[in-house]
Amino acid sequence: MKLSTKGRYAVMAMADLAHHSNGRPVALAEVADRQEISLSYLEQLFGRLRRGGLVSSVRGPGGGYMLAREAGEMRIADIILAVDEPIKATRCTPGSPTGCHSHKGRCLTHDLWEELGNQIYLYLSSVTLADVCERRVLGTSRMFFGSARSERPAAVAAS
Amino acid sequence: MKLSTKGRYAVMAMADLAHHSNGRPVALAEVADRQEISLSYLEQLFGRLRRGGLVSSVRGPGGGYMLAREAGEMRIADIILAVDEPIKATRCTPGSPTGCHSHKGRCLTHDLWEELGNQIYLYLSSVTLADVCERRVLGTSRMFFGSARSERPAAVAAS
DNA sequence: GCAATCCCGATTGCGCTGGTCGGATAGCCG
DNA sequence: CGGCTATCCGACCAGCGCAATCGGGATTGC
Repeated sequence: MKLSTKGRYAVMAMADLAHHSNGRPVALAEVADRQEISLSYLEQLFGRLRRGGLVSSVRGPGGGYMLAREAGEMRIADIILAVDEPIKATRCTPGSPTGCHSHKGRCLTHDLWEELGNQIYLYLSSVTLADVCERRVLGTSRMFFGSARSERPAAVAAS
Repeated sequence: MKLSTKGRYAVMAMADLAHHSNGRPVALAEVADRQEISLSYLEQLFGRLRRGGLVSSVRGPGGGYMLAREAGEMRIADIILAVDEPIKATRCTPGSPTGCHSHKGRCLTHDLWEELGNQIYLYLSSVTLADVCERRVLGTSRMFFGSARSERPAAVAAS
């Protein structure tokens, strides 16, 4: 799972779609305008979303894109995976010559990054597009990692 | 919180330090050799780690770096924050002209990324360097996001 | 047929990251 | 002192991936 603005844009656009589509297809130009994303770039993203089966398209005048499923059935993780192709894991490809620097199989930190990837994936899988649209995202955490100190978490960003 | 290979290298190096230091300072050259990271690059990273108070340095022959605290008291999140400066959040700086595209205050997805950041931070705060050294990282998740479907999570990567 | 709209490949500008180089400073050992 | 080892530090660089653009083509409603 890769976290970049590409994925963010895709989620923003999908949220916009879910929000403004009343059964009718929505033209990308509208979305581009509302979300302030360049049209051509959106076209790129929606090409992938369509090929991933997340949206369906209607061509010609009055056409546009529609969600392929209910917003409540659309997980954020799916959207990101559709536009941000998986990319090779950390660098630890077991078997490869440079993978995890030769000796001793996996490096010490391998498990850590793997598990972190799982955490991120699980979280993004637990949130649906409907959740985002209705601002039902906060308050899901806490109390699980009870031991965490009370410091200020910085927001996430990907380069 | 930014996830890049810089942070990964830092954690690898710190783990190496925790593992091979028996009260004595460890020279960077050793770490560079074992972890296959370029020495000059490590110097850069340890400069930040030292300024962040995570390691202490001893100069001169026989010198090197030592952990400033117990490995069990060193949280992974601290290490990453020390080397990967926080960077501006998502792009949504409330009050800024371009922040979260003008109208309506925060954009719909703002809360999502914020909460994702919290999730990542909480996880990385719940793991200490000692955990990593003794491979005590797996099995902490599951059962919380019980609803997640059984798909293959891809490993995390940052550009 | 015309305009709206999706579709698609090729290309580009640019920031960021990982990495290098050269040199300064500090401590140890003859 | 004068060299040796090591940390320290700032400037510099090169490649790459991402965000974004462009030009053109296919479809369909009116």
